[in-house]
Amino acid sequence: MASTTRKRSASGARAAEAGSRRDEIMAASAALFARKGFAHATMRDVAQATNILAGSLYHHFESKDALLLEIMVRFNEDILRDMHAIIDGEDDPMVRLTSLIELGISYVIERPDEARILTNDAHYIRESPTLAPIAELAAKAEELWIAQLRIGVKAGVLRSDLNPRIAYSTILGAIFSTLRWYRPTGRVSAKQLRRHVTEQLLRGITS
Amino acid sequence: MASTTRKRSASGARAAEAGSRRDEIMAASAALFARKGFAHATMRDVAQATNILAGSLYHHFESKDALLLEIMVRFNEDILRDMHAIIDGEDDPMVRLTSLIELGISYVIERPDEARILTNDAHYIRESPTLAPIAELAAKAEELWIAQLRIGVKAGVLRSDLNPRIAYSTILGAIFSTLRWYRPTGRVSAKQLRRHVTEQLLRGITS
DNA sequence: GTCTATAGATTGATAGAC
DNA sequence: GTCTATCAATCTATAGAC
Repeated sequence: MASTTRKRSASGARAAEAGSRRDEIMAASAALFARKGFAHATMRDVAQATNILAGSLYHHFESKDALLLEIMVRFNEDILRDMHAIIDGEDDPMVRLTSLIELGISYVIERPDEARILTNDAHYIRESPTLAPIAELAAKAEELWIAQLRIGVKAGVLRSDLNPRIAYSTILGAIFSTLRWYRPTGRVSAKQLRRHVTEQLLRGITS
Repeated sequence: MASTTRKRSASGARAAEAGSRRDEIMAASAALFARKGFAHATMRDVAQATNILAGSLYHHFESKDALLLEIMVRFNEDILRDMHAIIDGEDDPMVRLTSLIELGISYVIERPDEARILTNDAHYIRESPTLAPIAELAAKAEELWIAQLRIGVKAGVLRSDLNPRIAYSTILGAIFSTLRWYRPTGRVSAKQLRRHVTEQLLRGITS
């Protein structure tokens, strides 16, 4: 499941207090970046949502890009940490893959803003040198995924003709696609969605 | 396969000549919108790529939005036409679904610029009243898809517990996901990609 | 830590000459 | 049909008062 653990500066309580306003700004801007797209959401929008004025934002974040960077690094680090926990705590290749799929769906359901930014503004993130750390973390997650798919093929639980690269792409595409329509308040429950998508994806790759 | 048929104005040869410059502008801007994102691609970029000056663009298109609108309406109309051809020309539900999946992959391979715009700027397109016709055409395609999935379930060729809405979303998500990495000049051929993705998606939904 | 005020740059779009 | 010139709006980011 998506963890809500927060990074805390090492400098103690004082930094934790200062971090509270930062968290507020990050949450508000994540929601705005997700809804309007990064380019169309302005710093004035972010300021209004945080009940301060635009200029004051620059006391907390160096730039609009820096704000995006911190939001997305945190998101990707959380995912990577949870992925490692799954891989380290489980030996069976099939159980691992199932858990990885369910983890992805959980993140999309529980942290839809950040997931939406990642897909909608992937091209901007990829081409900005400032935002390179985000792409690097995403690349690490991709490596982990592909390694697990290779293991599954070798172990014989996945189809022998499976191309791990293609399979990874379609699996992630399928998981993130739910962002376009899924609403937690709608007819389909989170549990139903997770079960259905997991089942469909597993059937597609198993031998 | 993705058709390359062009719409021609009813007013004959003169309009066809006039359309040539328009096509040039549309092709150049589609490439730019896809690469930089609609918001970050400027009319000056488009002008430079067409070898004219920015002001001259407005003799051919009323606004930047109007340019995007015409590109994406043409794209979605082409898809809808090909979808109808498949459904009208084939009775077997399984063959229909297979052809629809292959059609989607072909469009993504052959017209990646427009496909990229559709996914990357979906949120902007959806929220702009001017661009509503694009969303309407996409909604029609979705209806066609879901209807075919329902038919497949009723005919018994698809799993009885399949949720057509969820299945549609994951299938389209998987198809469009290849946009992020697939290059026609790379190791994976278009034919291989189409075969692999089709196989994986069909296994996921069949009974 | 927030506000006021504004610099500096960029953008979509227009008007009129050619 | 294209160019020149430019307007008006909007945005990120900064400087200094409080």
